[in-house]
Amino acid sequence: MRVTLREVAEQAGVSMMTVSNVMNGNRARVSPGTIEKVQRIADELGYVPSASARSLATKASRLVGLLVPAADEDSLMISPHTMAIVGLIERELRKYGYHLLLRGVAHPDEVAEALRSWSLDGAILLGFLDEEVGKLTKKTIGAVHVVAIDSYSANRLTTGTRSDDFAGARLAAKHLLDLGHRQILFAGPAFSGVGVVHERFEGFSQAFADAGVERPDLVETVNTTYAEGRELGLTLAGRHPGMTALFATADILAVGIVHGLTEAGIRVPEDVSVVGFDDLDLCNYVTPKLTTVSQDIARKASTAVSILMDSIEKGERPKRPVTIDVSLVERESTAPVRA
Amino acid sequence: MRVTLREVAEQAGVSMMTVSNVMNGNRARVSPGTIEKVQRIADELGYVPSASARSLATKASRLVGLLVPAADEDSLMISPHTMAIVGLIERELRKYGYHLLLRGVAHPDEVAEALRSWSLDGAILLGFLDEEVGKLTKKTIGAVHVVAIDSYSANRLTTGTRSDDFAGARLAAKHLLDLGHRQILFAGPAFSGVGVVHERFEGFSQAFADAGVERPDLVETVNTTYAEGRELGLTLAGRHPGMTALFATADILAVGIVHGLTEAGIRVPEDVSVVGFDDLDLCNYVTPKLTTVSQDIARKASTAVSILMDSIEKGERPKRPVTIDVSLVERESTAPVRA
DNA sequence: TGGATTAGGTTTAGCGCTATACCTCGATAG
DNA sequence: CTATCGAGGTATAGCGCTAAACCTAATCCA
Repeated sequence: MRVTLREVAEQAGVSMMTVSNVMNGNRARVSPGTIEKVQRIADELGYVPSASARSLATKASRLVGLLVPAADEDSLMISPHTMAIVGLIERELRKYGYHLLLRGVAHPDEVAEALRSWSLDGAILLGFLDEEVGKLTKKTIGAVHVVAIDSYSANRLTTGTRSDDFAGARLAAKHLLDLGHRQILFAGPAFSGVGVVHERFEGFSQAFADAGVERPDLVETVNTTYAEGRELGLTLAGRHPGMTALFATADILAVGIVHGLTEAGIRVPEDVSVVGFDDLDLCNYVTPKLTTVSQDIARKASTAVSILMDSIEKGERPKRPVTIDVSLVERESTAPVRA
Repeated sequence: MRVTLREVAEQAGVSMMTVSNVMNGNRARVSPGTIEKVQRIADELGYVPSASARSLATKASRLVGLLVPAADEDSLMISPHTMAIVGLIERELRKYGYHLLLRGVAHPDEVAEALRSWSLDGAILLGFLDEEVGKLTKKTIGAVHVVAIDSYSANRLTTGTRSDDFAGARLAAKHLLDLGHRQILFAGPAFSGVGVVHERFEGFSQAFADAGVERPDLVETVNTTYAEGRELGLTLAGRHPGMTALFATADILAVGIVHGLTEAGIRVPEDVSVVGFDDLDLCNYVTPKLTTVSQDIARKASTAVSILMDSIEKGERPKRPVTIDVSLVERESTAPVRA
């Protein structure tokens, strides 16, 4: 069936080790003539080394696990933002010659066996909630080298990358304050003392402090979906009559809110300005085009992979997450407050 | 380091084979008492079987490769439609206890070695162009069991799933014809005598035949991107003065065209009706909401996986692609032709 | 009562590769 | 002229698991 090292060795009239050395570029120990001969025979025979055999012998697999939250078994799919990062990570890993094992995680506990069995060289955790990161430690995954993207741990010692959520939200709020808004709402999912949303809330608040303005107590708790955003938008005016602007912690949520507002007869940005977070392609496709905080996801992904590679190949790793800069992209959903 | 079968066997005072049998649920050959004891010791020791060793011994890896086109090395990411399917496939494979090796393919040739080496149990080709499917055959991938999603081969003998592109386009055109439109444009990428776009064009034409109407020769060749769509939309009125409706082969393209038209002062749907294809979430987020042909991607993915599983585990496989039904979703971008 | 079966194991022989130690021979140095 | 060394290999011994053949005592049926 499969062409093995042994066959190549026999055909070439050398030992298996010599073929192995040639295949692995361990050329110091083989004469040029032999290299050429072995190479030729291997090509003729269509020899391809067996990854299982190799990783059994070397204990290295050149395989990296990418874990993404899979919510429920019924959750149809993963968010566009997450998926985009998956694609970027695959591309980066490929450059380094590693392969990607993609795994959705519904329940952190069930992952252990599956992943340990593959003796992964490393793993990337993508977008897990704070409490889940702990469960998915080296112990569970079996890989020593783990980086987390978009995850926070209570002590902030998780290695990985994340966007500068604090700065982003601060930028968003500053933008709205600069436009003269004061009654600015914060809309996002429930949060505790640590995590992405908490950071964004802190950044949001900081902008008020920076401007020497007292932050009004306008907060709405809402899940990060279009549907819930729209629901909220529909009733928002009634609940916060004085509000003239809002910051939503995700674009998809912001778009939902904008649509809800519009349906309720409230114009964006004339009556209410809206800023989102993420800078999905979507922002350019909706009306009005969404002003948002742009995350450099390509950099987030490539930095995470390069940290992982340094960790695997050189044993070097930063002790804290690397923060990726964000920027504000002004589009059409924000305008100066009405006089 | 790693706990091995041998250690479990020694601790339990049985042979390795007995432990192996217990671990693999091969319980017929082991007494209940022994099963219990081995199980307990294995748990205590935290034993996890090595996938490499197992696949080396059995020649089965419980690993399925998922190949997606990676365009250029610079292409930032994969289309949302493709990515959504990736997520769905992962979920399906997980149900069957298989793992997913995700691999972007920039150049079909370079894939061979990487994939053969993993001795994949099967492979799924996602959204490749017709000519690429041939290059990525069993020979290249090394897996006997291959299914293709959204791919056409010249002879239509590729196993896999695809949406009913012909019927979808026919539905779209019929919808426009029913609304009284006659000057209907077909906008899509260049196509040859076989492939998704060709099917859609044929379905589009069929609707005219069904209605006994001669199809006007209105065709625009344009790549499937928002930007190119917008460009086209900007100049469309000048180029086809009589046109009152158009069918675009992808939502993202349709949205671009709508925006171009709008910018050029042409109203959708009052002046021009637009129908897309795919039914991305996006359709609900744009203004006007896009009427489109809905593909059941969840079914497309799950059917593909179940075909693959039947092929791997039972050796049964359909000889032709399975066609997934589509439906028309009427939203706001289509209206009766103006009197 | 004895040959055949069966339950419940064990032993053996690899799967395909690589790390490590070892060998051999010609060149080199003292 | 021998001791040493490096170039260019080879031989051995696993990595952790499983398929297949084999073993043994108890059971079974005619």
